[in-house]
Amino acid sequence: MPNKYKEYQQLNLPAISQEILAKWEAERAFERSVELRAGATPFVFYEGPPSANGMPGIHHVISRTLKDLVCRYKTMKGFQVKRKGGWDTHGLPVELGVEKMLGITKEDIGKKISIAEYNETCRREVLKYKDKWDELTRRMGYWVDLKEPYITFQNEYIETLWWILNELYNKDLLYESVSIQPYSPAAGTGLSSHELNQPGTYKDVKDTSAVVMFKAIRNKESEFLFKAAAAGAEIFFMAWTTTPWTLPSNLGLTVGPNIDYVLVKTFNPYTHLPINIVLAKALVSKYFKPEGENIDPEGYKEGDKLLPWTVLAECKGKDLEECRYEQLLPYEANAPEKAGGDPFRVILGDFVTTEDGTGIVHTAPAFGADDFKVGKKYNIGILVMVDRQGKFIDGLGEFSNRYVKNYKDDPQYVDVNVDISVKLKKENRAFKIEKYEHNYPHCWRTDKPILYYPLDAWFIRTTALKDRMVELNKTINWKPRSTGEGRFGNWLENMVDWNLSRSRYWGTPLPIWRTEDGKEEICIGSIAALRAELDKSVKAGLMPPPVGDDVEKYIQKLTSDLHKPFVDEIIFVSPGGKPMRRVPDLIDVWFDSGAMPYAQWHFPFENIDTFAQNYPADFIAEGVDQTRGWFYTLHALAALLKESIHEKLKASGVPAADLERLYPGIAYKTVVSNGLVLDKNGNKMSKRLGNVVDPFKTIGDFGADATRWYLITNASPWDSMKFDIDGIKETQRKFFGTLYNTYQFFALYANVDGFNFQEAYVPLKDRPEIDRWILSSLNTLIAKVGAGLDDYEPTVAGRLIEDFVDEHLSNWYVRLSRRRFWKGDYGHDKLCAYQTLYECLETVARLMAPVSPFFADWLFCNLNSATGRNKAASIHHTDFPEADESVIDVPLEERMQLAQDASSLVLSLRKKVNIKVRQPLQKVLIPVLNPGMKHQLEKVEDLVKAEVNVKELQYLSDGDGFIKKKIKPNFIALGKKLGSKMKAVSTALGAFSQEDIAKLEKEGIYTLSIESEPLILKINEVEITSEDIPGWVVAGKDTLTVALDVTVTPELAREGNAREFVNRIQKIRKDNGYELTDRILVKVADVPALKDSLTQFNDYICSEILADSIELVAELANGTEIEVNDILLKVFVSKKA
RNA sequence: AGAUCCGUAGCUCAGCCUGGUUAGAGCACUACACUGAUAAUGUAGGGGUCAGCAGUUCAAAUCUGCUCGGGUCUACCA
Repeated sequence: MPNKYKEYQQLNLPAISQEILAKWEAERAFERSVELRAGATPFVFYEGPPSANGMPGIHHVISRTLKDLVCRYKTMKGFQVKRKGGWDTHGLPVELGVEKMLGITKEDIGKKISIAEYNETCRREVLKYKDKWDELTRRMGYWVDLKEPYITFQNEYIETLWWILNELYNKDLLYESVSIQPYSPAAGTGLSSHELNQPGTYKDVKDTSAVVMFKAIRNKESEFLFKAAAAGAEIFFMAWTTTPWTLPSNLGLTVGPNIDYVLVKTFNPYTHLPINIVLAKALVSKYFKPEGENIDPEGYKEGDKLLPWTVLAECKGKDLEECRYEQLLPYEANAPEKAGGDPFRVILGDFVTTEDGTGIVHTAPAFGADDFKVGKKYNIGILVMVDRQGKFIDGLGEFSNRYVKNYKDDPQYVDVNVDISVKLKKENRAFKIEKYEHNYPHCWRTDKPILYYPLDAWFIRTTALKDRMVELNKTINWKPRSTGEGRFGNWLENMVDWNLSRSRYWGTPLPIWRTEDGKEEICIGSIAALRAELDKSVKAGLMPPPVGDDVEKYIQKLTSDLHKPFVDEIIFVSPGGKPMRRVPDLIDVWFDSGAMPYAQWHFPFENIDTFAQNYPADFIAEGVDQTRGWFYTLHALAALLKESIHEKLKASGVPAADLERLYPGIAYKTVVSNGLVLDKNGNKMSKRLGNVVDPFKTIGDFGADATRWYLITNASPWDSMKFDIDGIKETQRKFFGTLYNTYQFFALYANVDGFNFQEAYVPLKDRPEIDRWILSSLNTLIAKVGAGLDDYEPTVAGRLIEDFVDEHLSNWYVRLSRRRFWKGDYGHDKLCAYQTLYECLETVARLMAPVSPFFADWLFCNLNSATGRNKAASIHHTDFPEADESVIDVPLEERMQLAQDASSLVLSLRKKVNIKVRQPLQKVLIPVLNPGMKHQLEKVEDLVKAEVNVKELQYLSDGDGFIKKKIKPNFIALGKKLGSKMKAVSTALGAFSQEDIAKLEKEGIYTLSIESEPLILKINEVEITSEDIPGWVVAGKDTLTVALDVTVTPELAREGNAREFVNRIQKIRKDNGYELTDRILVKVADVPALKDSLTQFNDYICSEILADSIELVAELANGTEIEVNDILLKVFVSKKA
């Protein structure tokens, strides 16, 4: 007894997922899929480590599907694809989660809870949802090695990070500097860029903005201004600020070197005193009305709305350089000598615009990054008049100790910015004070405005390698290309040094120790180096081991966890004999993940060969939000470390000649960045809106296959996708339903006939046209799907598979071949049909395996368990199909398309005249334009006739005089040649008579007269179609036109009745629940109107309904009443014993 | 503010790179068929100023520029 194909009641995708998952786990299918490729060329994939302290969402399903399908595809293509998993474990999200859980703030750490306890909690909490992640990984069918993942908090991992930092340090790429950073006075902490990018951080707020006047001092540089003004007049530089609290810290005024400025004579609108002010020419209209220009200033008096104004002089910004001005708000605390530079000068900066303000930028180096930079360049010094609580320091008169913003939620708070503005107004130093609405960053935790504040920080000098990074980026295959060239390329072009410092607790400590005076410093690059230094320090008596403790053990213990606070307890001794303590900073977590190519293998301390084989990655994929995150840090570190890597690899035996070629300084060769997943209305998913899709529920309801297929085929992965459950339902029904039906159909009949693919493979030439056609289409599909996946275009590939299954396989091949499966003996034709359909199903399963791994394996196993054709236990251990060019027959595919079109047209005609398909008709007329077309049609004639139920196909050619032809220009061919004459030719062709067309066809050329010039038209420069057959109802598509003979002769009507009768009996068979192979007995109550039909087509009817005979009886007592083309009759059907 | 992606039927998307004269598919809706795959299928119908404006061209959904709307990323904004 041969094995049967499994048959099912209905499609249950979640059940299939579960069944296959259990099989995979029992058979270690994933591990096997890697082992089976041992020795093969590796395809290197890097897993971007997720942070397991949050729940996975549906957006993780799409990026992981993308990763998984590429890895599965490459495995099937013969590569060995190891996928080492990983966990990102450090950083702010974890810390915040812990603080929330414990109900503490950052300030409590070290007080209410020890740092050791705190970090221990972080270590525990960070993998809080690991089980959920693992479950998602399993259930969605993401194959990744989670048995030996890299974990960023492990000592070995950190040791590699230290090695990297030390390499950078030694190459002078790691340095410390003061920089202006976002700082939250309310929270008392600096904010990372990550924090600043929390949703809702930037808010529109109304602040008091002030246009203030800095009084110019007459000197060599400003002489030209004073000369232009009246003798003894005061001249002011006008500057705008939305943060008046920074004015006491003002030390400079920055102008754009190429911006035009003017000196304007006018009045102060508040004090009404005559003034002369300097501002950008382009912004004059913002402060002055045109009708006020050059009117007599004598007439101006208090209360006048219209300010008179006159331009006295004009100059470029660079002409103002080095002008000096009086300090605006002088106090004890901000005395000029305290600035530590040469302040109160006009300086030049490229960042100045004339978009708003006055074109002159008030510059307080302490509170703006641009200010700091330009201030440093001109040595104007720095004044920090605000402390870290966000209040003015002592010595600022009436403003001393006042908060610059309401950080404490004080209901009595009086805005100091208003008071400053009022004071300036009174002192004739303000030109305009108003509320100004702008976008300003806020601390996402306290909801209070942040300020920019000078803080010490460590940087990586990425800008030193900028050119290299830009060049190398051009060698990376970005999907989509625009992200690499645009978003990422621009980011590289505008790169700034990487601020590594974080003042937190749970992260990788910066391995730099220094003496208190900062003169001696050491960077540690390994645990061995750490121990060596410790050893020295113990010997010097700086770190005495506890009494009775073994020194070796003591050192071992101290170095067993490189986190805070333990690492901070370590004190070194400097060469000068002084104690050295670690600098307090931790490093940016993005450094952790960017270093994963090295740290995951504990390079260079071990696994140098493994690393060498797994670097760089062939492929990585993450969400587009990682462009400036992981994609950047990977790229930056690869570029920075190029030489260090070469050194290590050279030392381990990699030939010098190969180094540049194999390790050009990139971390990945191809990167796919997928877009966001939005809800079905296009809104971002957020817990707040309650539109978050639970991936577990989705996969539970629809199975992983339909979910994955939908996510991949609905839109290109890099477009943001609108996630709609109805879309998954459609996928399930349309694609999986159709494919399942096709399998079910196959299994049904293959089981009846006992087809197990034991017979020899029937050569293609011996198979019928339709089989050769579907196999040709199949191979065309293989080629296109392979090309699509090679090009990282899974959406294109998936859609091609869908189209094939739906349009070609199910709705044409199977539909037209149905009879071949159930009719007649198990002979040659049946064998061909089974072999062909089997091959299609098996191949489709393999093509879809990367995207929908469960269903594909299920289909494969169902087929394979009956035939044993393949030794592999899983489809994921087989090879991806290769297209066989010799099977592809383009003319065959074309004529089948012709047949499909012709059938569709005939059916539409039948519809139009309301003649059902079951009623045979005599003939279809098809005008043929050339012998080739006729030839093609003849080969598919039988298919068309069967499909549309007509007796004959008649071809009409010119000679018959039936066809009416139509001509139009072939625009593509003629366009270049004719250019502007195109329209005239088009018109001329429109006026062609049938004779003209015939002449052109006969002679091959035709001479037109266009604008009195002769123009020779060749036959291939026009398109001739037949659009009409006079006297017939026709339908047409492209160059194909069909006409249908709709006459139902009595002969045809009898046949139609017979077919209708068969149909009714079949229905009864089915209602009675007979097996397909049961034979039956039929009795019919004699009806004159049908007698002829039943007699004439007796044989046909009997063979169709598996009856030995049809017995016509006069009376039928217990028959079933049926209706055949409006004729009522009674029949009795019984199973033959 | 800059960069980038997107805007085609009620909905989801093809087509655009490489311009060519009736702009396609699926879903949904309506009607009618078919049915020995049947919770499947076919045919037909309605539904589009291809976001808008301008330009290049004989010809623009397609190329260019600008504008508008939506998303994302980045940002030191005075």
